[in-house]
Amino acid sequence: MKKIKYLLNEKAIKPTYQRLKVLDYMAKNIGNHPTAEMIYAELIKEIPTISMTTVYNTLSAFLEKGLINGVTITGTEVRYDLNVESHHHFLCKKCNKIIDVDVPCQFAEKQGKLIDGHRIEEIHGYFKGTCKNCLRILSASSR
Amino acid sequence: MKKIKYLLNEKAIKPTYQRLKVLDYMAKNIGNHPTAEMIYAELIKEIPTISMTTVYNTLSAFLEKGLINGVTITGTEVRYDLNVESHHHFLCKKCNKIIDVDVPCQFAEKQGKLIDGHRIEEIHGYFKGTCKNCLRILSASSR
DNA sequence: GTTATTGCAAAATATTTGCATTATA
DNA sequence: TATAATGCAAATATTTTGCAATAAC
Repeated sequence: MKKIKYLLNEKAIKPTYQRLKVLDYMAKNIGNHPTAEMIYAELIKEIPTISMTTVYNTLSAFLEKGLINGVTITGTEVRYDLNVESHHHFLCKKCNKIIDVDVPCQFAEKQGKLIDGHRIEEIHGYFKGTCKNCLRILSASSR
Repeated sequence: MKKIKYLLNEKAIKPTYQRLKVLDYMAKNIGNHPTAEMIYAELIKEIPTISMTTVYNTLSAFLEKGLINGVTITGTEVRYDLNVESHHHFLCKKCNKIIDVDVPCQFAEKQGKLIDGHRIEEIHGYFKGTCKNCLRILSASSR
């Protein structure tokens, strides 16, 4: 929890109880890419008064300061990611999990530069398909 | 309009009046990446009885048959694209336009293969930033 | 004590569903 | 005529907003 507080101070975000808890959840579930709803559902167990508004306010503040990233793959919801280093994602169409994939980013050097005259500020790449685990379940049930 | 009908027949999609009009709109606005709402707003001028339901039904049918692609970048809406050849996109954070960018697709050869054990079915890449046109406006207003 | 944050209620936005009506082959 | 598509109304899902109560420094 010390480190959590430090992360907030570092980004000049006032460390309220709710913010600490949201960030703590993100840190403990790194690689999970939760939705606002998923964060809320978990935190309400510990903080019965927390609201969706606060979760959204908090995530917006974190996004603004670059503490987290918003991952938009599904088209109907934003998933959040504490890992802000540029990396690619995989969305499983079966189980809806988002998984980090370890492939090199081709366009990393374009950051801040122009492509076709447009100034590049963010570079995103993602795959969709069937994840390792769902493939295993599929092959087991077909046997 | 002949070509539009042919495209639907080819994909075994019954060519109703509404579907023809939606596809015609997509063809005439290629590169525009409209939302369902944008398509509806345009078509209602010509077809006063058309409904959002039909627009969504139609787009779903097109998506299913691989006639169009859904582009998910903004996180709160799906944009539609008649160009189904694998290509990358640029979203302007100022004007919200989506623009095709002409860069090579890095992972094209991974289509249908495995990465980290996950089966790759779709490969997506996109950039966010400020588009050529908005950059021009910005530099003009700062003078 | 002042200012920013929280959280409720309601609104806004995007999409989906149930179902009766209508159009298509 | 049988089947599939349309379109209205209502529901659902996600996110945002206004504002009074509360907490942080």
